[in-house]
Amino acid sequence: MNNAVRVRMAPSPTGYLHIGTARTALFNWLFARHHGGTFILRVEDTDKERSKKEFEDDIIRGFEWLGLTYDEFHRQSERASEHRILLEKLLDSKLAFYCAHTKEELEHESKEQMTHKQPPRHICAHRDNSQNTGILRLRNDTTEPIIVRDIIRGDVSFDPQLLGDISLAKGLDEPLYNFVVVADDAFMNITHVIRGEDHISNTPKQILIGRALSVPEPQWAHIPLLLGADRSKLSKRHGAVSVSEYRKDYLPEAFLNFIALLGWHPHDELGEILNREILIKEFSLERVQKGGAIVSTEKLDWFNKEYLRRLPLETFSHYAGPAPEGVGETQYNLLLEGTKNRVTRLGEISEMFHDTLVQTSYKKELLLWNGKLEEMAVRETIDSIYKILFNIEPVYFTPKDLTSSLEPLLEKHGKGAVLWPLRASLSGKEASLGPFELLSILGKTEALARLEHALSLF
RNA sequence: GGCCCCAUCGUCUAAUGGUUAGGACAGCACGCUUUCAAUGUGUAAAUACGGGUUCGAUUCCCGUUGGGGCCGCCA
Repeated sequence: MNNAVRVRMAPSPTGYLHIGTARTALFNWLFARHHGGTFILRVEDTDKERSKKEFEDDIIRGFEWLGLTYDEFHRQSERASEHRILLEKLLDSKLAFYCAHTKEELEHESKEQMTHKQPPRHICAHRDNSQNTGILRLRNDTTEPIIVRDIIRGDVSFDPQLLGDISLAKGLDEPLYNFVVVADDAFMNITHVIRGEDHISNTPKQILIGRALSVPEPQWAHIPLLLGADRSKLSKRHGAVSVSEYRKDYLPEAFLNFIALLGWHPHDELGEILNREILIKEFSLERVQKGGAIVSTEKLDWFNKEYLRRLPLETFSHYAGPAPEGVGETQYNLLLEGTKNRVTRLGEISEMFHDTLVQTSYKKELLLWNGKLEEMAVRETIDSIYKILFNIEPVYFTPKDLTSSLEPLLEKHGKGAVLWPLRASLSGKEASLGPFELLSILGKTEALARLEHALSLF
């Protein structure tokens, strides 16, 4: 409907990219792409104490990983001179003033207000003094309710009297969040502010600042928060919260699909495996949920498995790394294939490689399939298998050779009675790749050695 | 404490006045199978509560309860 859509994601580089930030960024990105608009990444680095390059790098890397391409990149600190000019203008027009109350005085005041069941706020007594130290505040005389027209929530009304005189900056060169956001959103012609619900109570302040600055008000959309298992705002104590922690275990497209469906759903018929083209096509703020969503990795695991299965072997091999030493190309591809179809998280790949390639010790009972098989019969079966395999010519088995050679044995004893001991003696594990897969990967020498070891247990 | 928001299976959600309240993940059972995985079939599981409005409420209104967010010279 609107070609001039301009949205921004404005993270502060004071921590690693948070999953909630990534989700908000995704919604902004989807909204922009859906409308053919502009998506801006703006790093809010006005807090000089806490902002770190390391965190900015992590945020950028996270955006790249998720494929959230941005059309413009800004750092808030780069616009310091403009912020200063705006502040001076507000001062000149008497809309803003210096408040020289000390931190201690303010803290005391708000404590008093709380104990007297008053809303904590600061209406400054220094408004009309012409001092030039202290923090800059916006003179707030508004009495009419401020209506936040929110696309997701509808109209939300706030009493401006409860806000007090809004802090704008610590000094002309040290602007504060609420002020810079408004200044920069206006400067960048932001049309829609899509952000977390935790910002909704900042919004009336920003509307007031916007009015003082005489800038157009953007449209607001506050999306619900991501929650931990106990329904409180997702934080470190709930487990993995930074995107980088997810990167080692999940495919970006799986992760993207997962967070897209946290607080938003398209129509039912589409299913839930949705690539970014469909996401862009279907996305609308009107379908964003109002209630918060718990981040549960069970579903993410499922998404990952689904995307893993669809992955070309070639791509999967990038996650798996080069072939381990001594493993030929054909064998490696078999190993990749088997692993790809079985693994849930990327981190399990190396584990499965290790389990397959390295002979582990196990007890004889494993070969008996939990007592389902007779000890003597198993020994005999393994012995028969050994002899059959010994007589196969090639050093590396092919499925065809294996099938035809082992067929008589399978028919004679039954599949399970042969294949369980075979697989167990090859893997030494309750669960592993299939027996034929293992034989093909391990090759004749190693396979026979493992069978020999199994026989030695009896 | 003040202000604001929210409320459908365990979880993510669909259904915006009329459905046996649907799907997905997880769970359970069974089948297939070569273990696991995958797959097939089936199963259990929700409209927080109380009032209205209406012929009829998950849906609209009010209240209660519960949960959450914000209340910085952080963002």
